[in-house]
Amino acid sequence: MSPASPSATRKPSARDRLLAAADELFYAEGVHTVGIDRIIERAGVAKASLYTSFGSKEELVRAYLEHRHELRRNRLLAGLERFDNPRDRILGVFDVLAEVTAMPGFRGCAFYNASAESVDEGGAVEQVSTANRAWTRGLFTELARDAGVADPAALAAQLVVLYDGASVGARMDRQAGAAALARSIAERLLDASVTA
Amino acid sequence: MSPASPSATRKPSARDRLLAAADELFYAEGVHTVGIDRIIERAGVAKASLYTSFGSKEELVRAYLEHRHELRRNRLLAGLERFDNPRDRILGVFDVLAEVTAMPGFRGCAFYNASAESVDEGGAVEQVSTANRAWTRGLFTELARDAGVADPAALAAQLVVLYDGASVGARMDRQAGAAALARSIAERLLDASVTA
DNA sequence: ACGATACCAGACAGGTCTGTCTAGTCTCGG
DNA sequence: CCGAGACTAGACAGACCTGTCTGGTATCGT
Repeated sequence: MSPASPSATRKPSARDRLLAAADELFYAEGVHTVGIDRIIERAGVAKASLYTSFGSKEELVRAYLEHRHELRRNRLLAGLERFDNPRDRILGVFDVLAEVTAMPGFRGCAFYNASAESVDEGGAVEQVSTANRAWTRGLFTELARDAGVADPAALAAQLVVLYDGASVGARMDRQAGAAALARSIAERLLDASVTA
Repeated sequence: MSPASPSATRKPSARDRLLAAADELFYAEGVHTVGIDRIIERAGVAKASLYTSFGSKEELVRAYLEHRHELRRNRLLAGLERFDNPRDRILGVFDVLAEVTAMPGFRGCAFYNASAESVDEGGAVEQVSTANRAWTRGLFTELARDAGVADPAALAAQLVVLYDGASVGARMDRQAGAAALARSIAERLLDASVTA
């Protein structure tokens, strides 16, 4: 009844294989560079299946980014469960970022990368990217409120700057230290916010 | 003898018009999206002139990024002349960034954008981007040293995180406040560095 | 005046892109 | 056993891509 999760040990559906292939190739080489043919070849899927499943390349890109967003959300929330107080959870966001940026295939923020290639404003890429960024800002705001900060939204905006900077730095300088650096700055901001 | 600067009031050379057109189109729409035909059409130049001047599209992209780097360097150094002490010059970098990100056509960091589209490691894009980032880090290091900071390189690394974060935020959130935010954080880091 | 140089206009080759379409295969519920 | 739905394989159209090449024009230094 529920085709979303076959719960069987069989081969994944064409749609799932397509999404997995798109995830690897789009992230590693860019949305524009990777053509349909490469994706269906890696997925072992017919071209018609792609177009019946997603309708167009842009919709496949949207699905790819939504999948990335969900993965990121899950990884972040799971990583934050280790900590038992709000302050450590805020800093934990940067710990998770440090782990992610240190992974072998790391190539920066999927949303920013896709956005840099995207032409039209208001398209699928911008929509999902905006939602992703809003979620991050919301997470920081919530954590800041839990920590008893006077102005949670203001601190969240600062933390987003640090988060973005660490992500870019790790990508461009090919060196994962940026996240730890951002974490230490965040620590300082946190101390200033709670004492003030 | 010197074809680089005709110093005449005549029409700019084909090379210069090409570079100007590439600068506008590449930055506004992305390196991959914009084809050769669009560029030569806007420049009012024959295709052969492009290939005798630059040799390939990749070399045109390199020239575009080098041009951007020089522009950025000049704008930054000129903007910093307003200030007469090292501390204000450091913060002045963020003032200039605020001006740039508030400009109508701002679409993020040209080097990061090109890098997100670039496939091959070690190509022209990566070379110029690395040089550009090294220059920025060097500028911050030098300014921090002038300000009498104990560990100029460490402060510079932190400032780069803030700079990157502000640039990304201004691009993705379509709102220029990120630079001012980064500036205020930089101010706090500076105070901590000089008093320590 | 003349040759070199810079330049323009555009055809062309060979490849790749997205998206459509035909035709056949496999699997499974009833 | 049969019919529906999911799937595969691949040809095809039409557009666009980079890069080459031919041929003609204008401007310059000498």
